[in-house]
Amino acid sequence: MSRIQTQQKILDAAEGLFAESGFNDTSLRQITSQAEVNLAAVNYHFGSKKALIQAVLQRYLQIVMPRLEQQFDALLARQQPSTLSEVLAVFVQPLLELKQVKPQGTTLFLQLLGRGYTDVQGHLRKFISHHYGSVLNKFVLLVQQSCPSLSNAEIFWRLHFSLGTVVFTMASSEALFDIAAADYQEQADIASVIRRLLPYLAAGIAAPTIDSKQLDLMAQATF
Amino acid sequence: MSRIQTQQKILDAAEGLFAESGFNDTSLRQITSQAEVNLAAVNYHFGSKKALIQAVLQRYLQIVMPRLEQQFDALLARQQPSTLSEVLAVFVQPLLELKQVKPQGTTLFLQLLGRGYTDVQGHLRKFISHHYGSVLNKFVLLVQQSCPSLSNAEIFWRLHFSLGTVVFTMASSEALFDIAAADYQEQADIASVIRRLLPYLAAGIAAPTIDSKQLDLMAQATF
DNA sequence: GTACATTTCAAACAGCTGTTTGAAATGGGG
DNA sequence: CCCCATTTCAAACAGCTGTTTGAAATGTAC
Repeated sequence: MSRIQTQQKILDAAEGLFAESGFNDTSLRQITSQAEVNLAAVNYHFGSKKALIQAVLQRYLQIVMPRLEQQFDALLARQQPSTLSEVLAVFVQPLLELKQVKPQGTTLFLQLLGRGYTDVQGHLRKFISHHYGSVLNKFVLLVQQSCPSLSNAEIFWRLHFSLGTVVFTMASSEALFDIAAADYQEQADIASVIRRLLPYLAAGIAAPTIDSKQLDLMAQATF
Repeated sequence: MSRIQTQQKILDAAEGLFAESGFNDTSLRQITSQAEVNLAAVNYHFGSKKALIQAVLQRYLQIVMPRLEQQFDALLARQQPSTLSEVLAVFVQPLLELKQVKPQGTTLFLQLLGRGYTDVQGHLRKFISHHYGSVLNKFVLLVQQSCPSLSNAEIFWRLHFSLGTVVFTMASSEALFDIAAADYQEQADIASVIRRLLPYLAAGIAAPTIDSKQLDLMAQATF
């Protein structure tokens, strides 16, 4: 069997299992048996499980990231600063284009991203910021320009809050879809979740800052 | 050695290791060797690792949850509906009171909560909603009253978005503290993060809803 | 068709996991 | 002091993990 066929069979099986059960809870034996290849094939073709995880994500990252970067560049080239909603909306198209690669592409990628940030601490974080740090910096710059009243530290925290929202939602998206469908009779696909996410994130990031005295009063108001 | 001494030594060692490395990546041998007790002690006193995890969380939940419930009840007893900020601010006091139990109590509990939702899928989620579902329902009711313009489905999604923010932030709080201290020279303790979180969450949950046509236009604006 | 490189395969490896066992030690009450 | 329940302990258990090995099979170029 040709090299690339085996590699692809492994990648296809791995991404599905990883998205569903996480990286830690998916064994190489599950992957290789579903891919119908020998157990040793993973180490032969990818070197290690860690490298396989990165390869699974790279398939999507190398498509999404250049598209994102060109969108960021377009906004940065403008004369007047963009609004925060515009900056966030830039993610929609590149993400939904992953459906052309594979029908479930968008969902898989976002679930994998979620797993990557929650499962193994740090490991994937470093991989992404090392390979695509410059792209992410452009995004942060755009956010800073769109919210000139916020300090850099405030933006740092709020972007990580937002990362948490996205990552957690995507990692548990399957369970949330089920609950939403059962309790609220709504069609829940990845596109509709993204639609719900953007206003939430935009409002959170651009929220008015509250000084601590005001907050302490609020916290004690109910006593 | 008396029963309760051994149990407490195990719980103390376990909560620290769990908070730092997560439930899956902390072995019983690490716990028992740090607690200076025999390996079999965990299974003897708690039955299983799963039960130990629940016991670790129960120590804090049984303190926080009744306090939260009485705060919720106080708000529900009012004549006029509370504001969303008031409802969220109610969490501050009960959480910070955990510092009296143990200096690091608040941080530990929130980190454990974060780990619980990200590590093992579902398992802890069910445990909490089974034991404290009625308390959480009161919270959801308060949010609904404070945001009458939002549909229940919208509130469902936005509360889960918020859960993601909290859980993710707390699970990776140690790393975030380090970055914030290094890059922005700011004292980052758990109380200051909570202070930063509340305005973000309040704004996100109460964000104006956007109809999908409007959003599609935004997404295509940069082409 | 022979020679060489690539790929597959079954098997074993070393290491870790949570749990169980049965004997030894310790505890407190009669 | 003895009895009995509780607790500790070292050891082994069965099962899983990622990785390595060396031989067999396959592919490819001459």
